[in-house]
Amino acid sequence: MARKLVTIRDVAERAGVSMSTVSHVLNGNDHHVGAATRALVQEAMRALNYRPNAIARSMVKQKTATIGLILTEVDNLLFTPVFMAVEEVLRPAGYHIVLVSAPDVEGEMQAIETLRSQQVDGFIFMSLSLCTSNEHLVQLQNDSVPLVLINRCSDDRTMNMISWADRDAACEATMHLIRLGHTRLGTITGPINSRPPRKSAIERYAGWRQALNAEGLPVNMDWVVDGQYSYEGGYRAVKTLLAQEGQEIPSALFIASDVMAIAALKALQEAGLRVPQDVAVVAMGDPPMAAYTIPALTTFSLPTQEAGRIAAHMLLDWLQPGAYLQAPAPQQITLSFHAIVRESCGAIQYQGLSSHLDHV
Amino acid sequence: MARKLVTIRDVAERAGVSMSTVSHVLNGNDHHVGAATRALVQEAMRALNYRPNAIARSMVKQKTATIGLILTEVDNLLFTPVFMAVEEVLRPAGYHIVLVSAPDVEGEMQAIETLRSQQVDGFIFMSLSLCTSNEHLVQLQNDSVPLVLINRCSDDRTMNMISWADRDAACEATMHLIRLGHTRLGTITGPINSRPPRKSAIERYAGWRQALNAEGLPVNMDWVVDGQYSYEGGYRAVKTLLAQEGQEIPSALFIASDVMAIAALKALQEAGLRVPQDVAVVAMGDPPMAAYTIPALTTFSLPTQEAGRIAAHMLLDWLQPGAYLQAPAPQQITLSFHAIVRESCGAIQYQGLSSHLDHV
DNA sequence: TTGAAAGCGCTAACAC
DNA sequence: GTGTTAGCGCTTTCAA
Repeated sequence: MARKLVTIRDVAERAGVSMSTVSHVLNGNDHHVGAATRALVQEAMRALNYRPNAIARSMVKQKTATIGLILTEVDNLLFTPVFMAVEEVLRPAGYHIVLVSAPDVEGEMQAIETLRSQQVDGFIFMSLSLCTSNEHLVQLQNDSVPLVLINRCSDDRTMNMISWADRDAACEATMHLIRLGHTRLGTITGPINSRPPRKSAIERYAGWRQALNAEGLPVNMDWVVDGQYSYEGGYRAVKTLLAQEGQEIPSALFIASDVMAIAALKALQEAGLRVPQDVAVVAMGDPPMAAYTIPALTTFSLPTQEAGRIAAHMLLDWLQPGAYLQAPAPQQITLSFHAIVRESCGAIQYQGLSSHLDHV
Repeated sequence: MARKLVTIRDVAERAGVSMSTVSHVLNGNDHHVGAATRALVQEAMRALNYRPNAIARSMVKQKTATIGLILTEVDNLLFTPVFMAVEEVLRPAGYHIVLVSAPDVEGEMQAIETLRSQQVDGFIFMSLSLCTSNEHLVQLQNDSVPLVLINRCSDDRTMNMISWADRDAACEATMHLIRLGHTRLGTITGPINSRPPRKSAIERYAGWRQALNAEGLPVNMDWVVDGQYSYEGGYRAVKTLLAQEGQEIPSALFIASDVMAIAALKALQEAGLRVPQDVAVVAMGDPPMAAYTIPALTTFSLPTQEAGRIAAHMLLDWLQPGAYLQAPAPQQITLSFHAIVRESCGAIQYQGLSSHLDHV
């Protein structure tokens, strides 16, 4: 930073008052200082171009007005809306956000360590669905460090946790297909067999099965293909599906992510299959581009901004003066989904979805 | 943060040594401390679960190992790769990144002010093409605060600046169309008339014109439509283009951003126009999904990760011990483009693009 | 209403 | 090699 810092002492000297007086006007302890002196001090601050040193203040106040946001992948369409929502809540409250990406537990532990060193006031962990050990988080919690988890695998009811209703959404998405008359259902899943496992991938797959079971429809494992949550994977998954010999192909596909769905649309088109006439497609997640794919994606979206907003508010509550020793009771919140009906499943022909149906 | 901090003094007491000895082992000044004492100290640190307080250290060292990344929109496909590249360079060097979004000059000034208060060691400003006053940045520079600008409007050769070759790329993209035999050329621009103006939008438009001029092709202003760099805008722009009465439509479109191009593809398809047979499309920017649009986008991409990487390295150079008083000579770097030829312009029928042609 | 002084946790001369 | 001490810039009792 700049070489020679202007300090509170310089201001005090220039104004002919003591450091503590300057400190008082700085912190708006107006009742502690006369109007005349205050004007004097403010004048001096201006003249010297004084800028308070937040680090020094943090040192004595024992807080930094900074929170750490740790996530597995910046490179995920869910990240942006969550971050924006978090910032929108935290910044007006005077907090800064240190953003760290940590793809695995080791990285997370390291991030925790350095950020605690930096004395951040709290953490938000957003594992974009990676399902790993939480011991290091429990440790944090035990040290009574304010933290909230978004989309994390854990049944630990002692932590603040925000989840999405992945299974319900997937089930409902599949039901949407079934209500449309489809009986030959396939799915392109996220990485359901990876290590560490992906919570959302597993849940969405489970939701798909649940719908089939509920309707007494058979599960054809040849029609379950892992698309790895990636463009490339989604594309390949369709190719795989279509390459199976002597097989009927599914008439409808539940695709566990928007990204895979976009790529699947491409592969389907290349194979000369029309969507939705030959194959209907329903996806999950609703990035801005989903309205502009060909055909536009019908998708079940998860409220990302809301997750960010709630996480930030939970943290703020915890950070509230007075909440230091007595943390607010931990909450587990599961956010519901929205059905966004567009083109990729064909015209909607039934009633009953209204409760979750957005006006698009 | 946690209530009762374990300090260097506690460690010293427990180990039966002085604070400075602890400090020495902490900072790896190995030659200053005997092996036996070191072991003792380390043992004590472990036993007490000591964690050094980076804030206290910052205070005396006058640096925080934190840099501020300020950007106009998180919500832009260019952001992610830039951020990842910056982090990849900065984190191994021990730096943290405070991320702040500031859509306008006012927000930027505020961000600067609070981050300077927080004593960040340097700044990266990434205006995703917003072209505004730079006085507040000049001020920073004058206070000899390390900073580097990415994609900023300025001819000020006293600052570190990384730009993309927007005009060249646009010109070359248009030339691509012309070489393919097109003579009826239209363009969907970014917000070229907005206030504050968008540098990249203006440059890309200029590049398009430049190509037409060079080839002696007429500029038809009915075929220049502002798409605002948004999905919705790109979609509308095509509708506008096609709604013009008694007009031929362009046989090829240079679309100034990937986002607009994706939406344009949709609008074109809805109008029953085939791409590339009826209308060829070339875009700029290459997000992952560009390979999966229908048809896949031929696009001229700007090296985003490289920009981030270079920016981070420039900052690091400046932050190098010894560079404090004598800042390294400011550099202006313009990064070139890559042609990514896919489907939206039809088959490539000429030679000569090889210098910029990526192997896709 | 204002000031003096004790620290917040750590580093860096400088003694020993 | 190890210890003493004086700050880094600020807040905050406690006196005046």
